[in-house]
Amino acid sequence: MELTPITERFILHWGEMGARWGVNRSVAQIHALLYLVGRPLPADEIAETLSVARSNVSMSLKELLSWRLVKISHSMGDRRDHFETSGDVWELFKLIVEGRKQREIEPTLAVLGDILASPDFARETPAAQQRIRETREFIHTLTAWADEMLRQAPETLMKILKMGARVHNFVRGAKEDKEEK
Amino acid sequence: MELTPITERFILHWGEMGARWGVNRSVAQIHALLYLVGRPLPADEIAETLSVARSNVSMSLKELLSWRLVKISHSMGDRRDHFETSGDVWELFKLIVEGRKQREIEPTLAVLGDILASPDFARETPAAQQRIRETREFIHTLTAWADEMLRQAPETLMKILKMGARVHNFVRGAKEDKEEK
DNA sequence: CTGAAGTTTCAGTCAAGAGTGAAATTTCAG
DNA sequence: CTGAAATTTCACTCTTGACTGAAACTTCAG
Repeated sequence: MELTPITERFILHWGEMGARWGVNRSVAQIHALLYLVGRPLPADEIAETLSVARSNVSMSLKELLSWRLVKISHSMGDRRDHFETSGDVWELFKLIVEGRKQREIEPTLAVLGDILASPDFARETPAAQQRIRETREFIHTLTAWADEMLRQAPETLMKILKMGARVHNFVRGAKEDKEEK
Repeated sequence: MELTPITERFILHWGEMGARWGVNRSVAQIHALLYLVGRPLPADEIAETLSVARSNVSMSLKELLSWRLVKISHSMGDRRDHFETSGDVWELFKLIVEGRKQREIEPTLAVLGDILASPDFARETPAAQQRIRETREFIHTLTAWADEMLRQAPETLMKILKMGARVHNFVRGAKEDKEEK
């Protein structure tokens, strides 16, 4: 398949961004391609379109499958697996956040919990103890909140985001809400 | 300076996490060290404590300074620069998010804006056009919201996070709020 | 001014991990 | 069953970027 300059630019930029955030460049590019194309593609075609080795595509798709960002589908009269991704950005965002949470945040909380439970912990300076506790608390609060947010439907989330300012007012008592222009 | 096993574990884990999120491992370790120690340290001592080259510390501190995550301070009778970081996790989080936003999100929005403004854009399939537009909109909404949140004081943010569930109710009309247990 | 203390720069080395392609494995039509 | 098509695995190569240490530069006390 031939890419338009626009599609190509999108995919290349996505690859770069992925790389900066710790996602393999090929993985990010493949995902961007599937996202833009919007229909299931066989691995061959992905390899050819992006000019990467067939085996690289295979590994990358495996990773995307494990993140649940792509699904396998089949078409009649074609033995090959085809791969597609959701066209809903919110859906994708949720899956990505959920994945990173499980793979990185939870191990971090485990390490911090371990440290706090260690008999040596009491021998740290009071200031260091305090910081470690606060760090754990912070990560914990943040992820609990993220869980809560991601449980909402996309439309609800959208509303929440778009009313950022009002949330602030709400927290402060909500009664000045009606005074807004 | 000699590290306790606990401090060491914290610093090493922090380094790993940083690496996964696209932050240089040394940079993350140095930051973790300053965070736990809680007082200004000269570059020498950082190098010695973490067993990395003095020059590496110099470069890493430069990066941390550019992110505004560490500050230089001086002490009487010592010509050397000393470096310290905020002990407030929230403060640190804000600085990190702000930094990444400027360095990565804004360029991405620029690329997407460019694409949307390009004369070639109209030649993409309607579905692809739609996806690109939605992607830009999504990133835009999310960062506008993040800006709003980060402008709040830490205590306000804390409250917002801790009442995740109620925010949901608020969005849906807020009237069932009083029915909570 | 001068040299000692402190700091940064930079060319070179090294390690981690991304990407390749041949070989092994799996799947299924006939 | 069998072999052709599809896919995956894996040992290897290559690239990127982290890290080092020597040299250059800056600052300041005396």
